[in-house]
Amino acid sequence: MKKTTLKDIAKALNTTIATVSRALHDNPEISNKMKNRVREVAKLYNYKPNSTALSLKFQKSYTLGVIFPKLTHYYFSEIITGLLQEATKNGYKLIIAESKYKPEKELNLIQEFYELNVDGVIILPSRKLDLMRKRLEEQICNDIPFLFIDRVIDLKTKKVPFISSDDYIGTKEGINHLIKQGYKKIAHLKGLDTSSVSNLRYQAYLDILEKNKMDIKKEWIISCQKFTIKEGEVLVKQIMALEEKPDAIFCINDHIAVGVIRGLLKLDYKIPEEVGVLGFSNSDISEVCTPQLSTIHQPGIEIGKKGIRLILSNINQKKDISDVNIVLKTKLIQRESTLKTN
Amino acid sequence: MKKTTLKDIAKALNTTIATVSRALHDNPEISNKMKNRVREVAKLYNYKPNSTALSLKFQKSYTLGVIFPKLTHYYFSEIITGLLQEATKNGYKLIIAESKYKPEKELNLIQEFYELNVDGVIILPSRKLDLMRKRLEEQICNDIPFLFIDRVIDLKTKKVPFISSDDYIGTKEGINHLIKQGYKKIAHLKGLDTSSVSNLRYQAYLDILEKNKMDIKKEWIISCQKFTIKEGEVLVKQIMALEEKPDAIFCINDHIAVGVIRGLLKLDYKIPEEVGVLGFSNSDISEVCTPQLSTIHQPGIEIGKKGIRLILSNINQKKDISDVNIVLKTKLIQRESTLKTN
DNA sequence: ATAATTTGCGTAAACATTTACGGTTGATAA
DNA sequence: TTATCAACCGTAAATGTTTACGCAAATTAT
Repeated sequence: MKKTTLKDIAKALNTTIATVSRALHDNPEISNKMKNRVREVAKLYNYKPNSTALSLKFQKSYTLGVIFPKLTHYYFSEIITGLLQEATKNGYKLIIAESKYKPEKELNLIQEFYELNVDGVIILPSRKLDLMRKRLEEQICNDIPFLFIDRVIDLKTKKVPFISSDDYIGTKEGINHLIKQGYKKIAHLKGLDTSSVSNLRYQAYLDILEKNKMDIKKEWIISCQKFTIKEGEVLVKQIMALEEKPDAIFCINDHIAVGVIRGLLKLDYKIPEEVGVLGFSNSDISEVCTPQLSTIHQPGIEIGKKGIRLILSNINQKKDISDVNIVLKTKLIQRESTLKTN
Repeated sequence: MKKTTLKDIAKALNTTIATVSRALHDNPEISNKMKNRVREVAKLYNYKPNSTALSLKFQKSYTLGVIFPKLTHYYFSEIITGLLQEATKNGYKLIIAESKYKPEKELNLIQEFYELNVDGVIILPSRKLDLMRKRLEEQICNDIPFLFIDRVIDLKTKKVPFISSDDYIGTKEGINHLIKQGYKKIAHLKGLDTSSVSNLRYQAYLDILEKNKMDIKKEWIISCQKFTIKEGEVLVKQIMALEEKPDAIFCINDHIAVGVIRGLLKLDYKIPEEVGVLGFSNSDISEVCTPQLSTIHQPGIEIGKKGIRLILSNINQKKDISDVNIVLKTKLIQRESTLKTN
C-alpha cells in the first residue's frame, strides 16, 4: 500500500504529472473536464501531496525546533504547551530536544536543527549563558530565525529577540506584598549569577529593600545550586541557625520554597505567622504543599503562544524582530504561606 | 549565505555531483586524489548533506510522531522524556502533538503524522478508547509502525503493540500494603470504564479484597470524571458522609489523592491514623503534599525508552511486534499517608 | 601487439513536486 | 485565406541526493 503520487494519477489518466498538478491547483490553463477527471481519481486513490517533496521544492519545512533544559519541569512544559498550541494553529510542527542544562548540548542542538532545515529555532536556555555567548557570537545562527525564551542573552555582534515574564516587576510586587504583610527581615535564596532572570529578581529584591530602607544582610542572601526541594530544606536550616534570623524568605523558585517550608516546619516555625515564604513561578506543587505557597505566576502558556507569533512574523512576513523584547506581566498569587490572619 | 550543496562542490572542482557524492562516501571507484580534493572543498564550504533530500530519496525521515493528551501532566512528561532520550540516542527526532484528551483529535493527528511521512507513530491515548477503536479498525494504520503506550486497545482486525506499567500487580501490592497496615475498609475512587488502566486497577482492587474476604461496598466505589485535586476533595466528602465510612482510600491517581487528603484534613480526620490514602503514579506532587502521599511509582522514563527500542526494532529490523505487550514493574512508594506509626 | 580487464569518472534516472516555456489545435479576425 | 490568438496540455528544469549503467583511458594478460 504505497502512497499515491501525482505520477500514479497521471498514469491512470494517460496524461502527465504537470497536468495533474495543475488540475489539482485549479490552474486556469486546464479544462474543466480534465480537472474533474483528475479530482475524481485523486479522491479515489486518496491522494495527499508529499510533504517531504514540498519541503525540498520550496525550501521550507513548516517545522520549528525547540530546545529546553528539562521537560518534567512544570514551567517549561507550560511554555512548550503554549508553543505547541499556537504552532499547530498556524500549520507548523514542533520538533523537540532536551539540553539537560548543558550549554554545549544547546549549541550542538542549534547546529543539528539548522542542518535539519527547520524554519526557526526557539530556545529556552539553561542558566549558564556565558558559555553559550562565546560560541554564539561566531556561529552561523545569522541564517536562521531565532528566539530566546525566558532568559536573555546579549551578544555584541548581533541582537537576538526574546520573550519572557517580567521578573523585575513580578519580584517587586512579591516583595511589596511581604512588606505590606508586616515582614521586616526578608532573606533571599537566589539563583546563579550567570542567569539573567535570577539577576533580575535579585536586583529587584535589593532595590525594593533599599527603597524601603530595610536591612540587607549578606548572610540572608544565599545562592542555590541544585534548585531542588532538598536544597531549600538544607539552606533554610543554614539561615535559621544565624544569630539574626529573617522573618520572611523570598525563594528563587517554588521547589526551593517548598523545601524552605519543609525545613521551617521541622524547626517548628509557624508559617506564615513567624516566617513568611514566597516562591516564584506558580508551578503545580505550589498549590499542593501545606501551607499553600504564595508565589509569582509566570504566564507560561501565553509566553509560548506569543513566542510563536513573534518568530512566525519573522519567518513569514520577514519582519525584523532582532531587537524585539517582549516582557509579559506576572501575577502575584497570595496563598497561605504569606497571608497572616491577624 | 545559502547552504552548500553537492552541486557547489562539483562546480568548484569542475566535476559532477555524482563524483562528489561518491568521494564523500569513500566509494572505491574514486581516486584518492579526487577524494582529497573533494573533502578539502567540502570542509572549506562546510558541507552538510541536506536531510530533506535524503528523506525524499530514501523515503525515510528518521522522525517519530508522538501524540499525548497533555504535556503538563507529570507522568506523560516523564514518558516523553524517556522517548526523547532514547530516540535521540538512535538518531531519531520526535515531533509532538497534543490531543487534549479528545479521541477525534487523536485520529486526526495519526492521519496528519502519516501524511508527514514520519517513520512511526507513538500514541499515549486518552481515556476514551471506544471511540477510537471504531475508526482505527478501518483506518490506514496498517501502513505505518505503531505503538500504544500506557493504555491498551484491542482491535478485531489487527493487533497493536503496547507498553505500559503493570497496573494490576502495582495495585495489588498497594492494596496489600494497606491491608498489612491494618486498614480493613478500603474505598476506591476509580477511573472511567473506558480506560483499560482504570479497569485493571479496579479489577485488582476487587480481586485482592475478595481474596482477603473483605467487605466490598458499592458506596465506597466512585468513578472520577475530571481527575483534579478539586474533584478528589469533593468526592471524599461524599464518601465520609456515608453511614459506614471507610478507613482507607485507594485513588486512581495522585491528583485525586491529594484532593482526598485535603478533604479529609478539612473534616479533621487524622492521616494515616484514622484514614489511609494511597495514590497512583508517584508524580511530583505526591512528595510535596502533607502528609506525603504513599503511591505506586510508574517507571515513565523506562517505558519511554523501551517503547522507542520496540518501535525501532519494527522500523529498522522489520521485526513483527504486533503482538508484543510489554508490561513494566511498578514500585510501591511508602510515605506518610499510609504509614501508621503505632 | 592485441585482447581483456581494471580504474576513474560522467550520464541519467529516481524520489515527488512545481512551474517557466514551448507547442499543437481550434476559433476568430483581417 | 491566412495571420492572430486563445485554450489546453506536454517537456523539461529545478529542489538535493544516491546509484545503476556506460564509457574512455590505463593497465594487465596472452
